[in-house]
Amino acid sequence: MFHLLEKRIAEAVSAYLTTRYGIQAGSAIEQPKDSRFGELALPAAFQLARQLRQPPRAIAAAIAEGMQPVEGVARIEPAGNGYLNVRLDRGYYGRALLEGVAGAGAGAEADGKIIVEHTNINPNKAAHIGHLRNAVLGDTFVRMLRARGREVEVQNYIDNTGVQVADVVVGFLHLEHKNAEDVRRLIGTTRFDYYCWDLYARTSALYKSNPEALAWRAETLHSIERGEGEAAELAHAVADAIVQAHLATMLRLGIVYDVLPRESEILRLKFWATAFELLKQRGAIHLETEGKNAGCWVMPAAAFGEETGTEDSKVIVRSNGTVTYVGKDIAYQLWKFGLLGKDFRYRRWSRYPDGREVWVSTDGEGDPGAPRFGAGARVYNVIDIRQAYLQKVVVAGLRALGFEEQAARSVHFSYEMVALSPRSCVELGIALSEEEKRAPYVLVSGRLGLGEKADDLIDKLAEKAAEEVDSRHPEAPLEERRRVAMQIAVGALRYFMLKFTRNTVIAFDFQEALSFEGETGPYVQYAAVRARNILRKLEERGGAMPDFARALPREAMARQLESEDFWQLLLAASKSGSAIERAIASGEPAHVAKYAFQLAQAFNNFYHEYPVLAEENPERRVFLLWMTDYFRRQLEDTLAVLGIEVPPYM
RNA sequence: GCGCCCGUAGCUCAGUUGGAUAGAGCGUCUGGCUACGAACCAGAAGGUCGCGUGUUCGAAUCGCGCCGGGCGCACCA
Repeated sequence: MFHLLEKRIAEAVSAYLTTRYGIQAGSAIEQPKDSRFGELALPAAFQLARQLRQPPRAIAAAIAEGMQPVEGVARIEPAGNGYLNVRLDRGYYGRALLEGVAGAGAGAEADGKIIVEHTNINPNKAAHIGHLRNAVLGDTFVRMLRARGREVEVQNYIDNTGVQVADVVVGFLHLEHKNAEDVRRLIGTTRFDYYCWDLYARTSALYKSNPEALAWRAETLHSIERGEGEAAELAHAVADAIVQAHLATMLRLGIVYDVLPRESEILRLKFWATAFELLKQRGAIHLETEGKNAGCWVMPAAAFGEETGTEDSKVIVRSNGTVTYVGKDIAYQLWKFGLLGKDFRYRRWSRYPDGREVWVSTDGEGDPGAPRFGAGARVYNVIDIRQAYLQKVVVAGLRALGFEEQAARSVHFSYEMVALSPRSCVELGIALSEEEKRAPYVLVSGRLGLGEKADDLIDKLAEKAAEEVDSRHPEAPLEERRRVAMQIAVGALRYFMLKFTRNTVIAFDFQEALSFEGETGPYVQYAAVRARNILRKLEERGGAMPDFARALPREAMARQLESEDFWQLLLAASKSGSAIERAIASGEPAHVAKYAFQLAQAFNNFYHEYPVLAEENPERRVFLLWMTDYFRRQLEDTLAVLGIEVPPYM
């Protein structure tokens, strides 16, 4: 509703400026910090002052004087040294909220399917907290887009033929002397992703102490690429099992996918071969004949040098004929926009508890019942910021092929890394140098097997939440308490990953991440639970929810909203749509998290100040109940966008 | 060396893309539980927005120059 009025006012003012001054001015609109300045403010007069050669204050006064009334607006008045302050019609506004005018989806634009690619973890070991940031950011962004009516497809790219998978295969073959049969048994009997976590670290250590072992890696990679031999069979088994583990981990956080495009199919279904031809034909790449890159197909630095500050061209095809990551990613990006003229074949990978299905690419027979994937109008790639250079090369590839528009709609949704606070390193038993102990954060390497696994963190959170729940509700059934604890754990974790803006390095700290007080997910969940409790108590005491539409006519609404307190609370609660749209535009899920927190703060304030059920004045009591119910809905909806559930009790 | 990012309260971070008196959480101190369960609320202390300079009605925000920190710049992904 707020979003709607914001637009309506901006348009009205803009139209007025055009008719009166003949000036096409897209008029900015903002929300004043101080509520005394009204609900909205326009700095339009400042922008016009120079052109009109008049003081801003005089222009503002003239606009306020001359404008026709706008529906839903009580008045527009000049203020300060040239602001136009807008005061909304409170009765109108309250009624509009009550009647549910302009609910969900009001912000939708018909801009076609949006593809969001996230998670993309190498399928060779357990997920860690860095991966969690990627998945939570991506999943939340998807929820934001869907909440505002956009069509979204979620892809999780699986690099099942890469070096990292090969390294684990080398570990099984040469360190543990296991065959495919042995590994299959391990998959069924162990925590396989954890097993591989350690094995990967051991293989990495082996390369360091015995560099000649790198030959095994090369051999394994070739076998995987040809799709033949024991190594290939092993790689397949490892990657599939790990993908399954990753999906299970992510499902604990409510994160799901539509489709898993795999690198093996990029190769076998000739996606790369097709892209390669296209790149050659359009002269985007050329064969280098001399220098250090002799024998390689390269993209010249002219295509991307200005943006990246590099002078070297980028190798796309190695001198041994194999393709680099960038090459494969260009093929993948082309497919995402429907520009490759090819499609994967698909089969069902698994079904989620709610019935939704995940599909996976296959080079075998495809399922004719598969949905249509790819061919998006806009693409977001959730990838950490260290890959900015490579992502720019990929986009430059699209541009070099003549796909300017698609290049402009391919967004690197980047985020900074998750490091560990020195204190957390100590807790994990990671040895630190004196210098590292004093640093604000320490980067740890998955290659060395260091860091915190995603599932371990979720378990720690759930355990701590369980203690809290047990102490508060010892009478509740155990199974239910565990479920509530998990909801709280997920709330804490998702909120923690979202409260930082994308380009802030997170110095992960257990004490902070395990906190359930202050600016945390559980704080917001608690507010929603409290709102529900009031309504539940009402029923327990034999009361029924009033018919608000009948009991709160516009005059009653206006009367109650004369209270500045109520008005500000309602206003804050009604801005979710506006907050989500802003967050989409700026690409910052953190803004939604902040909004949810502010909403919870506002409600907690209300909760303490106004005992709803004890209110004696009938009209006011109905109003307070309506406010409670409205807050409840807004809190629940906003939390849902963050992927956080509201527990039945806390 | 080149490119990108960051520097805001003791600590961890926001700051609606140039607006009105710079905000939260944690920590510290003070006060508040007969239940709409305190995973909460109220209050206090705490700031030269790294430094300098420019742009203009107006700068934490934009430009330039320093200082400090991080990350990239592979025939790895």
